Amino acid sequence: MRTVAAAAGVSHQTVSRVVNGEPGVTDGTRDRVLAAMRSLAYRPGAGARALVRGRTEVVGMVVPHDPGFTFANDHLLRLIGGADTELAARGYGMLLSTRETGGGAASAYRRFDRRRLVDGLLVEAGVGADALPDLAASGYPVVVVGYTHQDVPCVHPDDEAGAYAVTQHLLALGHRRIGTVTGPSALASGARLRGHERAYADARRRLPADLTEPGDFTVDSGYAAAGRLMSRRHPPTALFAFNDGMAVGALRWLREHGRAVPGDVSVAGFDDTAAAGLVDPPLTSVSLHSTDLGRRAAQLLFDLIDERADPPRETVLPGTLVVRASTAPPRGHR
Amino acid sequence: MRTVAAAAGVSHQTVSRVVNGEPGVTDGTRDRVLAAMRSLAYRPGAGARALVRGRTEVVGMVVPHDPGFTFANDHLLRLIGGADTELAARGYGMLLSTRETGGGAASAYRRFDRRRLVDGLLVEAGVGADALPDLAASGYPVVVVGYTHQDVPCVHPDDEAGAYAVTQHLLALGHRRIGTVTGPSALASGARLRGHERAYADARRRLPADLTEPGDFTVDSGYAAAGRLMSRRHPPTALFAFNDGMAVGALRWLREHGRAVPGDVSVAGFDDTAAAGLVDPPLTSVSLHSTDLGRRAAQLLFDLIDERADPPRETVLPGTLVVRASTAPPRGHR
DNA sequence: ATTGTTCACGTGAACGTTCACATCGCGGTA
DNA sequence: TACCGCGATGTGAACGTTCACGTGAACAAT
Repeated sequence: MRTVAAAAGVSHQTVSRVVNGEPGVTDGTRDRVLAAMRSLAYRPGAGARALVRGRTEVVGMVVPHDPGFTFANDHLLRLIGGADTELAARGYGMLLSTRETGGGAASAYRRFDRRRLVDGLLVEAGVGADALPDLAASGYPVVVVGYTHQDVPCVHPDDEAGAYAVTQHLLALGHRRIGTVTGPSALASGARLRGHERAYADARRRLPADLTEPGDFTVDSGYAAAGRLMSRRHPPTALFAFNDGMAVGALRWLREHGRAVPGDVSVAGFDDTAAAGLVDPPLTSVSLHSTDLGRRAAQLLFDLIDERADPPRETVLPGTLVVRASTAPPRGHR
Repeated sequence: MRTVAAAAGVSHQTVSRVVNGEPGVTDGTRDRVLAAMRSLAYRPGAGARALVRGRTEVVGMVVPHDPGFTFANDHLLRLIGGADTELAARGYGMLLSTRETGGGAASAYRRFDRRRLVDGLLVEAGVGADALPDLAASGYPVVVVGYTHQDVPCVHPDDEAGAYAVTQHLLALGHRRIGTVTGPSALASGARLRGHERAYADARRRLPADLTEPGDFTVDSGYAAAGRLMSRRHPPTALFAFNDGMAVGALRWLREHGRAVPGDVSVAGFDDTAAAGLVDPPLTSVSLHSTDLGRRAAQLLFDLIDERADPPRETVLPGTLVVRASTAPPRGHR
């Protein structure tokens, strides 16, 4: 920087002003400085700036990295993309840390925590909640994106409304016995279950008993759960899996056992991953608008970092029901 | 740091030694320093370290971000994951920049270039080659991952061998007329085409003429290309699409037009994306081992950064043929 | 007893920015 | 003429590390 200053015949401070686009520099001087910068291939050093300003202009993002669990992939990538465009708009960078599931959630964010190289943290809920209290106490601004969370500001899709829309859609088609394939925990699928039940209630229909089977969000678990549900004395006429992966599994079970979709049984998923549109028949699902989720989370984080008006503890973004060919009126209806 | 030093009754330099795990510190002193660090919640500042060492211990990674092109997603995510585990192992961080396709490839890496906040760059080939010469000249160590590239060290899968394996597999099953659906450019599919042709040559079979149709790696283009190929006077008995997305499109065309897969027509894809295992029937494809690709690229970048023995200009990693249910002997064979 | 060697630790400078403040012209006003 | 105000620019310190030394004590070898 001092070299540039010397070349342009000004002081280092003037160079700084030019670099930061501050006012109070004559056009002539600015041009001379810019020319010197170019000819010396000068690039300002982020380190020194961070040192004196106490800000790195980088935020960390922690995402799970599970090679086996391939379903959430495009959700994740969109989340990252959305957050990054928002960050880029403000000149921030994104330091990404992928975390092997089960590899100790703490380690992933400790990576940033250790040396102060981020101004804040974006955490995808899939990384596991165990490290979050620790994290919240560390003093970093943190936003959780994915599930609802009570200690830390979070932004997540409106699971309840999304599930409500699916069940409402199926009820409107004429289905009365809708089987559900839930997630492994109440945290992961509680809201979706509530939405499902509320749709029944609002339609003044009695919720059929014993038409719920737990899964773990994998294709195989959806396959197994569909088998159990369809073996009931009064099998359901529609299956609502709480994510697309399990819906694909259900689709497979039905095909292998001679049930036509949607002729015999309708199937709906959740998340609207890329695979939803690719399987046969294309899957009715709920889009979570991952890009918006990521973008919103980044905005929230900026509010936290800049200590603007205290941001809401919880931000809920609506999903959108995407009706495809896997749902239709039940056989013999109308 | 000086506060910690005072609290522990030592000099700042001793604290530095403890932080960096350097030798020459008594166990007693070390414990005292560590205790002081903990009680003061001290975390070393990466900025200052980067300032004096001239290294940020962060590398940038540039990936394309195309919401519509959902197929490469899990490839991309695995690439990122692989690179990140390698980086993490050496204490490095990954600064990610997602780039909207067509949004000016230059802008994505300029983000790092502008302020010197990375030690090197990992560039996914999908971001487009236009910015690379510029990039190579910028003085950063750069590794391109994905396609082969002549100006910059690169690591990419062995497309030719992968395609060779697919065609060899189909020929061994008894197919003679194998239709191919290629990518939009020679850059993207030249090697795969060569592998395909070499497999014919090695099997001493004549390559059937006019059984190649271009696509653009989207599902729809695969659908259209399959339609064109199957409308030939002598239609192929097997389709080899140069990525999974187009293979899925082909699958759809065949289903809609009453051809059984693999009964009437076999279908093979390329890349072994998550969707390959999900569609019906599951798709024979070629796994690129994206995680290894990412890891290898990171290793190469470290060689460049540390100026170790000059790394190879081109690193080729073999793919693996994954045979699933979409390929079988042609009707009436054996 | 002297010298040398090793080890633990301290000292001051340097890295490349920004911040707070000082200075220099210059035009206008009393 | 003397003074004020203001906009453009310069000055020195500070940020929190690491680096290249310097120092002193303990101990061994002569």
